[in-house]
Amino acid sequence: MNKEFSIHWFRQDLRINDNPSLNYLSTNGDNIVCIFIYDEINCDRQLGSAGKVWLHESLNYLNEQLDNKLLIFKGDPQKIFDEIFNNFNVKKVCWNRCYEPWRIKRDFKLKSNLKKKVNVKTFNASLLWEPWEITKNDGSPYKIFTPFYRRGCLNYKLPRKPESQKISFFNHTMKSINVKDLHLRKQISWEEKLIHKWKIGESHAYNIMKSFFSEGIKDYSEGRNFPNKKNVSRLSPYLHWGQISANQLWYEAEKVRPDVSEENIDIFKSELGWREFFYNLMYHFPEIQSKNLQTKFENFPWDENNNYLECWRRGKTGYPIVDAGMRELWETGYMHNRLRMITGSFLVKNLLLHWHNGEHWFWDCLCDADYASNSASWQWVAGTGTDAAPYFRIFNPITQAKKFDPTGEYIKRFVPELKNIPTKYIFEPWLCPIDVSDSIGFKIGIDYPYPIVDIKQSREKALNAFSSLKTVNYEK
DNA sequence: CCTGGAGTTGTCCTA
DNA sequence: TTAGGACAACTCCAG
Repeated sequence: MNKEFSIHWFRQDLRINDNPSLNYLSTNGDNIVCIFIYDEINCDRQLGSAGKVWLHESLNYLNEQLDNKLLIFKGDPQKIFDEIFNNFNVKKVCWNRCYEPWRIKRDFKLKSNLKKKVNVKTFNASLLWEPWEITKNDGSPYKIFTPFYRRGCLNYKLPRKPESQKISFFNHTMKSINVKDLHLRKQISWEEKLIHKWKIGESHAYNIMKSFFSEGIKDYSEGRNFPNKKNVSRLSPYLHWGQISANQLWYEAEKVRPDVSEENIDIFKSELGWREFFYNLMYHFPEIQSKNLQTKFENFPWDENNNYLECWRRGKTGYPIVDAGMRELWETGYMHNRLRMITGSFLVKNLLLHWHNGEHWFWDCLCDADYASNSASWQWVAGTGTDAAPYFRIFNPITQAKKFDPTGEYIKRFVPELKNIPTKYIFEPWLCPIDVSDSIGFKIGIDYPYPIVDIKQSREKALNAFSSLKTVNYEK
């Protein structure tokens, strides 16, 4: 009756294929029982709204894959494991590692406690290289991407090859709560909208990967800059939740030669390298989410302006490309990378609002919200990171729009009130002559806002603020 | 320890 | 119209 089994603890590895922990248990012939624990107790930041929706759908999908054998728990993992050990005959507990500082702290303690009772094994399922493996020769962490990637990663051993096998799951008699009992969904229309934009689950991730490597990758290095083109993979949410692995993507990219140029392949792989870099930074600088990596920014004169912030969040800044990006985020739980830079730069440089505001909003709205990538990228945009853009690199939303959305189609897709404006004026609708706007029944200031800040003045203000910071730092 | 080259994604002005 | 340099100086990194 009380037959011995081993536990695979699902975390951010919500897949069956290329799952090292599952493969290990399966190869050993263990009776495998899968659990998921929703831990709101030990984390330093609750999941964002979009992340909760994604998780809810993913768990339902995963449970189906497992013939409804997935066990769902909520609470402190230590207590949950204690309870399981008291009632069942557990042989091993295995999981794939996570790297968020709060998780490292929790798991370190948990692992040593569990080890007193059972065998515990952990694996790397989500990174190409462990963050502690890639360091400079003197053992200290890299702070610049290029040497990190070229010398640190590419000269290190090859990433683990993806490996899949048929896994069978034990017919256990354990009881747990249901996915809906986690209350990840609030049943509001915003969530419905998100779900209709995505097919959530492991096999969908695989299909998207396949179609990306037969289409988008061909002009990836150029096309990825254009939000209206289909050259980016849009796999980031799946990658975050482990529905596809970085290793699968890495080696799939190797397979498309010679149909795809070396440059496209290399640039795609380097994007995976950026993800590694962010995890590496998070590992070595665990306060990356809250503290400026460059300490001189402690003195930076950020503005506080709730009106500006709300305009930015809702996509009502009066700059069409910025508003389109912010509304893409709200409508779809995703934002094209080019837009993440444009909207980020606008918040931090033109509105002079603290990058924490942007980091929080993105965390709440992005399906791919990732502790490492989100924090590190915001620090990059703000210029507070280790490998930051020069402070004078301030994106001009008009120039960027003309360059990367020349037909205005992306803008019109997400800012429908501008859909009848001639392309000539779509980037600066306040310049649209009266006779033109009258003829299409458009009223600037009513149908669409005037710009909330002047681009030239706000740029000057930012340049002054950033250079004053330099002086302050110098005098110290 | 010293040296020298380099640093994701830009903008603006000038010739 | 367009191409090139300035925008700061600093720190990082490897030889």
